Amino acid sequence: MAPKWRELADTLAARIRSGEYAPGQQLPHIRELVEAGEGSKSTVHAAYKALEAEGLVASSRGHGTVVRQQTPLKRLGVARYDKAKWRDGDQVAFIADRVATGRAYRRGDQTQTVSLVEAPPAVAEAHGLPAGADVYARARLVKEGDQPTHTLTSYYRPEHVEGTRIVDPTPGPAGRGGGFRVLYDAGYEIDHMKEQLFARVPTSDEAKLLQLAAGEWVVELHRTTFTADDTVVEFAVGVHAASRFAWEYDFKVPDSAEGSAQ
Amino acid sequence: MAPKWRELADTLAARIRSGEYAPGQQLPHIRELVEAGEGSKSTVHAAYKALEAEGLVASSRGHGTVVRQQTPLKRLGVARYDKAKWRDGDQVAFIADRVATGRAYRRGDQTQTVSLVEAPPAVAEAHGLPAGADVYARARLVKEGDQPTHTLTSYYRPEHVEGTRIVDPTPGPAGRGGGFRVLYDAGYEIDHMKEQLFARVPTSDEAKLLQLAAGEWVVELHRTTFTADDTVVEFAVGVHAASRFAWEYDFKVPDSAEGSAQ
DNA sequence: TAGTGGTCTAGACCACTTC
DNA sequence: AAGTGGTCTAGACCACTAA
Repeated sequence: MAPKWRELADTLAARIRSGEYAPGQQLPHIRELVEAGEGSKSTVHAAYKALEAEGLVASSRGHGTVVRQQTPLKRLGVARYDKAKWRDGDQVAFIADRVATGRAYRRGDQTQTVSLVEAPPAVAEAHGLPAGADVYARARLVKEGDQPTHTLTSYYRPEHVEGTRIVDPTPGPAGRGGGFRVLYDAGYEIDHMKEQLFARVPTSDEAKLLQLAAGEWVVELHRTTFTADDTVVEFAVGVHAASRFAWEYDFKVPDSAEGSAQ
Repeated sequence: MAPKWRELADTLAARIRSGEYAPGQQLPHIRELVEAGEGSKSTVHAAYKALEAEGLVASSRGHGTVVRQQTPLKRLGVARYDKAKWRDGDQVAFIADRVATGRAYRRGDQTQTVSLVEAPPAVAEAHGLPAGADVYARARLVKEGDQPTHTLTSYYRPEHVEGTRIVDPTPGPAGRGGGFRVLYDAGYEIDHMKEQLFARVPTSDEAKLLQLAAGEWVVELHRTTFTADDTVVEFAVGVHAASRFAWEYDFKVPDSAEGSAQ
């Protein structure tokens, strides 16, 4: 026998999934369900909290509890890094991605700060630097309108970027073509990448910054960018609201018995 | 001012992270903290529930609340599909991966059931079949010892696998070399793959099956496997406990202005 | 000011484990 | 039987929003 709050949450969840409660619609107020005999206020509240943790509803004081719209997953494929976009055109990779997915870009959708910091361990390792070496950190918070979608912090070796637009702390993408274009102009053409992904519980700062739903996880992405001679020119850490993104990769099945392959 | 239960949870979390409460160690009993003036039973319980949702502790009736061991992330790279492993040797891809990561494989670490089912929409789409067409589904639950790690369900077109060991409903890997070897022997050598990943809230069935911590998310992996002539020979869906895995991909930066690239 | 969700208490009782 | 975490209640009070 499931607890009472679990049963109540399940029946409400079923009604939401069936469309009986549509996205944006108000759920019954807690006190209404109490009077309807669904349990005490704490019990009904526990059910609502569970629904919130499951991402189905959003509650706020004074307003009430409404069914959340399920924003479609944003699909991220490697095509978002296409050289043609940032080398030949004047788009920034992530803006090109917006265009492809039919979303508008507005000024202010990206904020950034640039600073010289001591490399955290993962950064030092990726760049092959000793612990504590100085690197430039370019931290962005990317939004779509009012909704923050992810943070992205790029780390560069000073000798690669000093004197370039990357180090210019103006908000917005790093000028025409973005960071990859700046590296290209400086003689570092990016060639291949490694991406690592894992999910984790957000810190409370991240939960606020990304406006995460209660209980929502984040996906952390580590991107290492190499030139053709295997020099690491950028190591970036992204933190994404887990419910808003999907990643896609294509690759050949490796065959270590053959000559090389990638 | 954060709520009392949040403050209590934060101080306990800090003590756990600092090592003051070591993995495996018991946290103070709820009633002890009540007597110590940390609040009522409900308040302390709310704090413990938050710690559980954050993956730091595990509670069970009769036992108490203990600090969870943080099992290291299992890293999944494309090398786990190396042809040399399943074609030339007699290993199964995932067992080879265990060896590489120093974990033992025991019989019973994988159970499977095979059945002919109507293709769910995503499966039909991946295989290019009409909705509702029949496909073979091979569902596995993979464990490491007592701990389930993920489910993996492969879908095959009947004409590719009928009469092979894949359709033989014996528990354990599909004979010597596993599913890819069987396809290889049947004349379908796998060549390239597409993997899609996204995170979501588990169903209650999945939470039980994978023994997920309260509030833990899952990562769903969709793998489409192609032969060299782009025939889809396998579409697989994996459901992984989000806290236990990391994925890694290497790729060339695409250049649509060039001849081809992958 | 009225109405919403959120917190907190004190205590009863339940479910499960261990002795 | 004793001790653990989990559920539930009734009610007081707080924090926030809107009119």
